[in-house]
Amino acid sequence: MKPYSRFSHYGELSDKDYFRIALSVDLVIFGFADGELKVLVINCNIAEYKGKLSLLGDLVKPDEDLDAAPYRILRERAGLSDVYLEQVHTFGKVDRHPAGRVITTTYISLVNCKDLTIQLSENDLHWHPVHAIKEMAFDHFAILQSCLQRLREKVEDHPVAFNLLPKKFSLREMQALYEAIFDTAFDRRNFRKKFFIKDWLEDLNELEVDVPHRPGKLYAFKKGEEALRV
Amino acid sequence: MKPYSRFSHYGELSDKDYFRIALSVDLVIFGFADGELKVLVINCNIAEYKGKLSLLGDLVKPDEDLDAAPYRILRERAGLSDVYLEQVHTFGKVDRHPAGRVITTTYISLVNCKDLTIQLSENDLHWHPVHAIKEMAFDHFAILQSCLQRLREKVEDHPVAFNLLPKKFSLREMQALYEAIFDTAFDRRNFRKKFFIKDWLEDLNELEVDVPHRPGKLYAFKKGEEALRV
DNA sequence: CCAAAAGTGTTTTCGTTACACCCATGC
DNA sequence: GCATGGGTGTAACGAAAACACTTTTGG
Repeated sequence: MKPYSRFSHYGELSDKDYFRIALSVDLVIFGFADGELKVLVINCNIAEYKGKLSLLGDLVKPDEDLDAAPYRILRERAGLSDVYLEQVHTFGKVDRHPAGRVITTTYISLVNCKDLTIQLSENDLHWHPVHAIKEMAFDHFAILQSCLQRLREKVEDHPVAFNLLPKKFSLREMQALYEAIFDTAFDRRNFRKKFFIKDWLEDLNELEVDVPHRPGKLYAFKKGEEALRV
Repeated sequence: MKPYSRFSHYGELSDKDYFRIALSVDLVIFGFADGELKVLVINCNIAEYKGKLSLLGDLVKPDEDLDAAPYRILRERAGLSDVYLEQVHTFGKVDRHPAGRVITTTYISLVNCKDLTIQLSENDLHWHPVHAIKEMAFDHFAILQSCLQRLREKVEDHPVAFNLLPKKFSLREMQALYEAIFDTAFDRRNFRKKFFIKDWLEDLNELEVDVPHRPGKLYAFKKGEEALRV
């Protein structure tokens, strides 16, 4: 290592002492289906947490940028690319991981459930309703709660919830999504008004098809409103 | 290491490959003096960034919790304890640090300048006006900007700016602080009204002394409004 | 008495909420 | 024609912004 004096303990302790940490990322991947906010989870197969839900995560590779890891995991484990990602928090207690000193950086991802190209199974990777989860393996329940909180703050002011919907969607779907995120019902007229004022939507001049009622107009997210990437 | 199957690359790569990262923290320590928002910085002594400003930071010790490191640095390097800290973002590009794979977690700290018990000097540790800084060493300018942004969002809704003031303060000082943070002037009557509605203040029934004008009332932060710690 | 800042209310504007009726489509 | 959701406007309310004069103290 090059000599480097910004840090106070150089000289006292060697490389061996400091360069011994592993870095992981844990992903809170939100989706929207059946009128519910979902999170992509796996059933934990560690003895200590047998049967509990766990987030998708992996170690960051030695030659991989931190922000690249969540994209790789989404690609490898869920077959997803071009997704919304946002870093939320880094957890670094010495004893937080059974395998050694592993610090983990958590990310929120917002995806359209239908884009998943990996086969789901009840025991491995699957979507679980967020509001039904009361406990998880490791510290993942706390991570989920803080990410849900962050999601709520984010979608109030930033046009990111679109990532949870198909490219074309009706205002009813949009409202159902917001109601799922906030676990509350909203007034339809006020919701539409507030949403149009934000000017995030492009009117496609198309109508829903195959709905058993009067079809609603379809909209798309106005591109360029917000960067998609971390 | 215990066998651990949540991560995908176990078996392919050994401990040596993964447990080789160092973790540092960088602190954006805000203060308020002379009507200006300041940040505690050091002059960089690395050849590449000679003369540029750098944030206070250090490696996290092998047996130290991530959240404990910023407290230690504040204690050791600035003689400060019992301070407000908030984690902001983790930077982890492979090549972000000249000394090897070092990822860094950034924290905001809010302190009362007068509480510093360490001797300051122009070339080493010193307060620098935030709004006068146009560049810094490493990626520290970007870090400062994102922390300033976070500070602005935070003080709108949360009673944390008090940490930048003495225990007793006048509303004029409070307003001057907010004006320094947002780099904008506010209407005095509206500022007071909004502030009283928030109900963060305790009226001490005391007046300023030694001011060359009509003394204002002194207030203190109502304890219990918000947790102080990370 | 002058300078400097403290203290104080009202009006206007704007965004938010609450609320009800007719319309288009599928069955 | 009935069920389902689509689409629309207005009144009341509350928060935020604009705005000026009198008071208190020190010098």
